[in-house]
Amino acid sequence: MSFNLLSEPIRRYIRDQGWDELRPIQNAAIDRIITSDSNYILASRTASGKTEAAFLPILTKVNFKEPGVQVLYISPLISLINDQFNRIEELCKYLDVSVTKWHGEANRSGKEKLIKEPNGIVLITPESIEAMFVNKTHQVKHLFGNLKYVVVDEVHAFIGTDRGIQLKSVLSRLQQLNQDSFKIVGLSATIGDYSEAKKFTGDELNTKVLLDRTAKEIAVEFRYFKSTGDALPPDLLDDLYEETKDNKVLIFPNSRGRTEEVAVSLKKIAARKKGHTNYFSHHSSVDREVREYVEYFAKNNIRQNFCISCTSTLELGIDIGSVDEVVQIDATHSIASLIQRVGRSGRKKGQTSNLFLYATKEWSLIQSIACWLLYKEDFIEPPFIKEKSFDILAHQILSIVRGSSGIRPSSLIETLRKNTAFSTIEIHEVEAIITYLLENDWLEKIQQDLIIGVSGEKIVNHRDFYSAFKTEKNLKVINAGNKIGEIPFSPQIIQDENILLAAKIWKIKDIDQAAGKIHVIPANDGKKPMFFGTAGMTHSRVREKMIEILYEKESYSFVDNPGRQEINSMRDFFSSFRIDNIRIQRPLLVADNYLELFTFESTRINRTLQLFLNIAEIKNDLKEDASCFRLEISKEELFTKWNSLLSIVPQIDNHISHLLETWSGTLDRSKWSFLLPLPYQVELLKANYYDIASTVRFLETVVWVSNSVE
DNA sequence: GACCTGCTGCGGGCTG
Repeated sequence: MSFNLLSEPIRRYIRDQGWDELRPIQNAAIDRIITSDSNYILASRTASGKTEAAFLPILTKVNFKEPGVQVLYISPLISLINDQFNRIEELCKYLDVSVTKWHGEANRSGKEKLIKEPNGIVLITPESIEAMFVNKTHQVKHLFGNLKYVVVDEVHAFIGTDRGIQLKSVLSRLQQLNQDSFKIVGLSATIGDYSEAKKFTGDELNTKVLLDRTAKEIAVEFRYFKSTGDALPPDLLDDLYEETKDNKVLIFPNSRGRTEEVAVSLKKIAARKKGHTNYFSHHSSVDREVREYVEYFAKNNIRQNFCISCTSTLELGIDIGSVDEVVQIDATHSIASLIQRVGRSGRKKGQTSNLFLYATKEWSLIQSIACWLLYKEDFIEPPFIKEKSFDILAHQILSIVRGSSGIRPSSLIETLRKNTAFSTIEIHEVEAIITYLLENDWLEKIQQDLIIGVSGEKIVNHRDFYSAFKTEKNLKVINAGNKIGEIPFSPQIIQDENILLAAKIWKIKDIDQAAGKIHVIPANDGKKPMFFGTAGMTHSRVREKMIEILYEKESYSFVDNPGRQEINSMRDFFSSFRIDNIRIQRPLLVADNYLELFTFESTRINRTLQLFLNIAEIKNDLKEDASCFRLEISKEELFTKWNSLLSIVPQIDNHISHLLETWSGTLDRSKWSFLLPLPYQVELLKANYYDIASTVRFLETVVWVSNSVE
């Protein structure tokens, strides 16, 4: 019995909580963590008690009498740290172990006290660890040189991201400070592939996955309201209102602008029909305090119903209490994201989750169904892995050099060689990057030692140095001295124009560009705000499922009549292409003066194909939602040129270099890639932005089937 | 035609 393995104070805690039993993941974790010295990844759905699954055994096992911080908890969000602090502190009261929050918004006195006497548990963000390595280099060892366990929350949010590589590197640097290596316990949602999660600990062979697959019953309903313009159809909003008015609901409309449109529209309908008034919007551009109020309301108002229109801000583990219903408007870009969102409803034991899916465009309807069917087949797209993160390596070089008071090149290279985040990068590549950093004065050599160069000082001494991701510059929106949120500067931002923000309508009264502020007053009618973002990435398997749907006869009982009619008419259209092998055949629409190529391939393949077409000077227009290229050439011309596209491949580096040197503004470059020599920037783009190998395979195997009578 | 995330150290002013 795992309960009996726990120390007496922990058992008392469990009894006081009134839990009649431990969850499966908790039982498994308690047994394994207490009786072995492996690293673990605990994977199960939201609200299945993962935090306790890690902390109950760790608190039993670790001797907190030793000097130094014993347990480090790392989270991607400050709000999650604040949430977890209360739970962990409550638990630690039974043990006389102190818990310290350490993040950018945590108070200074707590940090100072910890430096004086490092002990207990610290809750921290990856960026704060980075900042500590840079600014408190000599205290890091004193604080974190005797760690026993590191708990990483929401591991799935780090995997496959630059931020994740940075965390991996920082964990490896911490490991190098510890005489006896600490163990890592990662907490994760259920994901498509655990091998990368295991690599996260830096010791894949000694990392085990404890997986709780118990899924919730999900009641799903698809509704189709075809939208003709930019705004959501009024009958969709009426339907959505009726469906949500007597429940606690989260609505995910996919973009910040649309989030505001939904919140304000529903609020207006509610006012007309005398319904409740608890309509909110929650996304990154809504002021933090306003968002905290919304979270507080959702968590603490047991009686009142509410409706929060939100983006992925409410996808991660922040506790917002019980939700009855989740609404998704148009397709999610990934199945992983769909699962996270659905998981927010029916959190209480025994409750089913309710999902409503509204589609407004035909391709979005097909993609939504594809995601749902793949979810039912237990498919979750594997994370996209970056093989060699040269950019994060360059950043970490600056961080390590900054944290030293001069370091020998050989010793720097040795440190990096031991860093598990960069194990795929060769020594000569590390040397080439160091040389480039020296050439640009980001590093400097004084006698034998490397130090930060004159240009490097500007980068390293800036607040923005600690993170791996870029952020946009925004204007603060202020009403009567209160900050409501932030929006980017756009043509829409002019005096007397009305905008939506934080589920309210505002009139712009004054724009102070220099101070970066807009003053607003309440108004009655307005437009949704404009935000800028980069397009999402759809996985090949989703596109494959979409073509499957179009070439089969299945009628989906979970889709309403208008939706089924739309599917039928799309199937009619695609039946004019005689396709009998959807693995390799693709529809080619031949019209009088243009062609349409339906690739049904991933975003990265389409992007690469577009690059090839551009290089071959074939004018093209890509409609990514339909995965369709429109070309203004004849079929004969296309077939003549098609094979020559492959001959571009050997020259691709030159073409991409050229792009980087000329209209590089349009390419999605990472924050720190500017620290790299050009060929390394090309490598990064080839590996992360494009997908050359899969595109070559596609070019070689695709058989175009046209609709023309021949 | 997406979405999200974090941050030092110092000095000045204010509050209790």
